[in-house]
Amino acid sequence: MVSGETTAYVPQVIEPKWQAIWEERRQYAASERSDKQKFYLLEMLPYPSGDLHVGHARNYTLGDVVARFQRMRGYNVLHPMGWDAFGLPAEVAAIARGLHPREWTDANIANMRSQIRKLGTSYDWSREINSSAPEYYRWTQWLFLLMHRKGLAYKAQAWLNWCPLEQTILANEQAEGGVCWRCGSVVERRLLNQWFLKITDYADKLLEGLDALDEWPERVKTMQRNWIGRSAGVACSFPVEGLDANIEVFTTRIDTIFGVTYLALAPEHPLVERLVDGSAQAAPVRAFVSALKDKSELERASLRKEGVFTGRLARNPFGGQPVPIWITNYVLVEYGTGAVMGVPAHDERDFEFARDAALPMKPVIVPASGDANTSPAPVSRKGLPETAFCDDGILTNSGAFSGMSSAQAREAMRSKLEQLGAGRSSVKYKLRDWLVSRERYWGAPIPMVLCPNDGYVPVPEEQLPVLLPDQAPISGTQGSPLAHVPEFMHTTCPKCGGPATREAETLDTFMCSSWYYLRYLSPRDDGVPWDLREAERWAPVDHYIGGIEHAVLHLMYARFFYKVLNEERLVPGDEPFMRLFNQGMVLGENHEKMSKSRGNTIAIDDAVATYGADALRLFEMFAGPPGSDFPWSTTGISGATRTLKRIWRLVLAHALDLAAGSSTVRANGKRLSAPEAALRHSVHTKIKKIGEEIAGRMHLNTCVADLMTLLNDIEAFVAASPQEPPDAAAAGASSPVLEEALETLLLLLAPFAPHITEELWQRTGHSRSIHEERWPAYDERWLKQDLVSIVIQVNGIRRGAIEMPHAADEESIFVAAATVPTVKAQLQGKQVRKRVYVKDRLLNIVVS
RNA sequence: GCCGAAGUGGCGGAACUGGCAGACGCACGCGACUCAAAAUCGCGCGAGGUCACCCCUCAUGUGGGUUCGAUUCCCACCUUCGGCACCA
Repeated sequence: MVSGETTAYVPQVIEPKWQAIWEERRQYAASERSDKQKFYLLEMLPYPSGDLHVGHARNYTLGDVVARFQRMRGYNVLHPMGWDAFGLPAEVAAIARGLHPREWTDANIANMRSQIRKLGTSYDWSREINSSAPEYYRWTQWLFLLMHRKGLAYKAQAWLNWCPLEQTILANEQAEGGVCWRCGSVVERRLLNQWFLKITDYADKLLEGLDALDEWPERVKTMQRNWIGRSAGVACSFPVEGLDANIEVFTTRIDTIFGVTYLALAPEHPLVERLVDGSAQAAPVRAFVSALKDKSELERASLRKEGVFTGRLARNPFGGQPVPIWITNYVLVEYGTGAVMGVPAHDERDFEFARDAALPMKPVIVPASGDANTSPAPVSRKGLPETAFCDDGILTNSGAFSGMSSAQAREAMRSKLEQLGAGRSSVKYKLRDWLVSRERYWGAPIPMVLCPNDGYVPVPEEQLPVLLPDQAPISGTQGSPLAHVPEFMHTTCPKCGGPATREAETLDTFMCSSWYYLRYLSPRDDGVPWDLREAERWAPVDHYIGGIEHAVLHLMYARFFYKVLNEERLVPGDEPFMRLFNQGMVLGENHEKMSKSRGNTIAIDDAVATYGADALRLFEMFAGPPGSDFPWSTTGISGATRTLKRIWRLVLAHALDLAAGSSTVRANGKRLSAPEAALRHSVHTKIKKIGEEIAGRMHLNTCVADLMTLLNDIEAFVAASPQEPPDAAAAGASSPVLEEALETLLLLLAPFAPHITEELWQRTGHSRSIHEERWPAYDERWLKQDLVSIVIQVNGIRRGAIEMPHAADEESIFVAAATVPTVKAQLQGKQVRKRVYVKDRLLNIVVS
């Protein structure tokens, strides 16, 4: 259909039409055989919660622009989509509405898939995955068994985070700051026997790996570093008097050990009972411990620091002074050894506690003389320090170590402790092992069997998947629903063949999402989780787009998985995501967060129906840089629509010329007119800028601005051209430069507005899809202009500008500048002291 | 409290390495077209002075500094938003 007729731009007609055609052609499938370079582009796997709003549309459009751009640049692009389909909200919905979790989940997926398609996204839908399908979770279970085989999965009793609202246990990462990551409830502490993955074995690798991720945002790396929380120090033993026991403490400040005036133990420290059993202190200590038992981490943190004396003394390994042992509310059992040496003179927390408990303080560090940054702690009238001095300094009152610097003393004391057999170097992490079992229904069953004879036995691989039974009583309050399904629970031991029971818990859904990017590589393979050759071809992900909320959740778990898989030689390299991009949010029109509860969400369907996908996409890319938030704006999107309508009319007005194919002869030697040269300059600078921006910094808002500028330039060129003769419909009547500009405009716009550009490309006589065309190349010659505008400053203030030939010499610019009246006026009666010239840009004349 | 990011017209934002501050768009005003409206097109649009014109002064959170020249670099402060918060 080649026609000069100006039909109306109706996105509601052309968008569904092209979406159907692309789908029919399977146009966006990644090719399995290709000598093109690969590009693996991925957006974080969405949870199928129901409706998508324009904030999600922004995220998917961002990825789609990059995918389409990279295809045009000649890459073999893998751009898949799938569903993180297991998870608690499905169970909540099941309880609330009487729907089966699968029903609820599948309905949401169908709805969201249709919404995402309506945006015109170029996913390879043939690779779609669903983590709740047995064909998928079979491999999640397989990976659990792999971890188990490597000794990385174990069951143990530990203090865990319990969300009282959701009635579930949470991994530490999922209870950051003492609150549930999903619902925000303050978590409680429970002592439970559960499955863990030994992510702590990989703490150093996870930490070191961050250094190589130079295309990750610094803040994400900082958050992971803080979460891992590596701390190098010394573990040091204090023998308990009158008891055959030692109390081991961990400290990074062994140099302050002569300042120890007490030992502080966590209430849950295993030695507490032995210390007080049979003594008069037993009653008060037990009362103190039981009062704290149910207090959450968050509650404890807000308490005034308190403690109770055990009546026991320990001996300082240096010098042998007796040290009272206290039970306190500020020492965490989970970290280090659950016991600390109290040095009130040099630690804020110990100071706070000791001041209130009236325990002595013994300063043993003084600021190094000449260190201007530190000063000794002020001393009160009673001679007690008023604050703790926590910096490094010079040791005093420290026996043979007095006079050493803190750093020297740490080294000397460590080696002395080693000689005495009372201590050694030690590294501790804030990171704890990943709790992966959940007493919930809607997840992958843990593939383990408990046999009375053989203990826990892994389900043999060939028996996978351990199918989730269709029906189980989901109450949310009675422990694992699977435990109430006898036909699921009763099984035989894979080892001895005797009767045994299955593990009733399911796996944390973060396990499903820790490896999904590999399943996309061979999504229908039922012999392996992924084909090794496919992994060699595609992994790692080149460009990963997702929200900052997963900085230490999904992103750290996935890195952990990948490192384990790398050891097994199942993946190339040891980091899964080379470049990470965190997109910003779309806020409500009044700058508030867009959320269902506020009722200010704008659904993708509605926005597409009203404005069209292309206008929605263009506006969302234009409204601000993709890493920042911006407010939704109904008038703003009308600007995008206007732009698209202008392009529609402009291109159709020249459709016949374009269809005549004069573009093939456009690179003729004919000398261009000044307006033609200016237009071509504009075209080629836009090609360069937009391409570099998408591949680099990704400030796509400036790309859209550049496209609008190009449109303005073309329109101005057309308006300034002599009226075409009445028979202008004759093909080839317009300037080749204009035709090049129009085609380039469409090509550059194609990743942003795929439907309108496809329609116009076809209407201007092209048979191939615009999305299969090559990204235009720019010509260096046209980036330069013959005449350049040079700003003239006097003493750094702009006083005019002159047009000069490109690369003119400074002297002639100065001479020309001096004749500009406003410059001349400023130079009047002054002495020129200096000239600063920036080539082709600016001349600053400095006068006295 | 600690760490990080950011403060630019009425609004969203641009200026990527120190070189014309406010690109591009929205809103608004005036005009054209129209019986009229919508749509569309043209012009204007930081503040103040002068206002016929050119032009001048001020202006990128505040105050200093470096520089011929600072939205950009340095110091201090204010505000906002994130993250962490007894991790010994």
